[in-house]
Amino acid sequence: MPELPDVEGFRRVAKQAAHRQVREVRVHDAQVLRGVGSEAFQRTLRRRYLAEPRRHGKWLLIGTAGAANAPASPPVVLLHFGMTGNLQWCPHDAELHDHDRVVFDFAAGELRYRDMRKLTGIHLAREQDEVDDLLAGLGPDAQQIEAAEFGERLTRTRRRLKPALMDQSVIAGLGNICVDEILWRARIHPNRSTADLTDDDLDRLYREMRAMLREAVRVGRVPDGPSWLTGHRDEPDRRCPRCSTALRRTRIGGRSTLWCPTCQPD
DNA sequence: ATGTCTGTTTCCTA
DNA sequence: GTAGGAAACAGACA
Repeated sequence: MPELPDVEGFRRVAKQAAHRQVREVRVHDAQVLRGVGSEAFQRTLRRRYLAEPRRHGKWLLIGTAGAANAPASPPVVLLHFGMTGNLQWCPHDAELHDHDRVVFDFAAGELRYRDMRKLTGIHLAREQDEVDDLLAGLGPDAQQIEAAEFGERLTRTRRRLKPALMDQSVIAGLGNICVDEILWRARIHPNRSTADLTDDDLDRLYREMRAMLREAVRVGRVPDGPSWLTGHRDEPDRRCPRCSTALRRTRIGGRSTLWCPTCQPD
């Protein structure tokens, strides 16, 4: 699930905890902690205040601030949600979910990192350099990138369009669902070569990406209403919301891909 | 029961 | 360089 719009939704969840003091951190499954042990993670965060959460691509970054003798560069929590992760703001008496892996406890409530499959997890950066290292491989955020750079980065390498759009080092934030939606709206076949894209193709791609993200971010996920391709993904008789052609489902770049053979000619 | 599928990422080989 | 497969993981489904 979690692509840019979902993580943007999690960012709003995390805002509930901003400027609050961590009373304690409960680690129910240390496996999701990456590159840091339970003890160190808990010790580092206990009694610190969380900052306003930020997002880059599919990463959620939560800075911290200490009350006194704050280090010049305070620790930052970096969360990735893999395929099934999410963030919940719960009252203390809400029953613990089977997949609640880490719980941040505040006087006002709890922030819970919930994830069924533990494909990715939570990192702790002790200083800004470590944040930079973790995000070093990412391209510009899909919501921030400007048209010129979008075109330049996308066409920098010659490859199939869909895997290029999903490549986090090219642009950060788009996943399988977002990309299918963008390509369908821009009327471009997912298998087209980046090298063959016209300026007009690139212009449409950029504008449809922006429009799709704006709407999806508003609701905190890619909408699945009838006018969205996503809404028809799992229907038995999938038809294009625009032209009613039977949708095709194939595999591109190892990922399940939904597209309309009429709107998106090869 | 066994195999296949799934919104991610990374690592390996061709 | 890019493409393809496998792995990490857990569950649903045929």
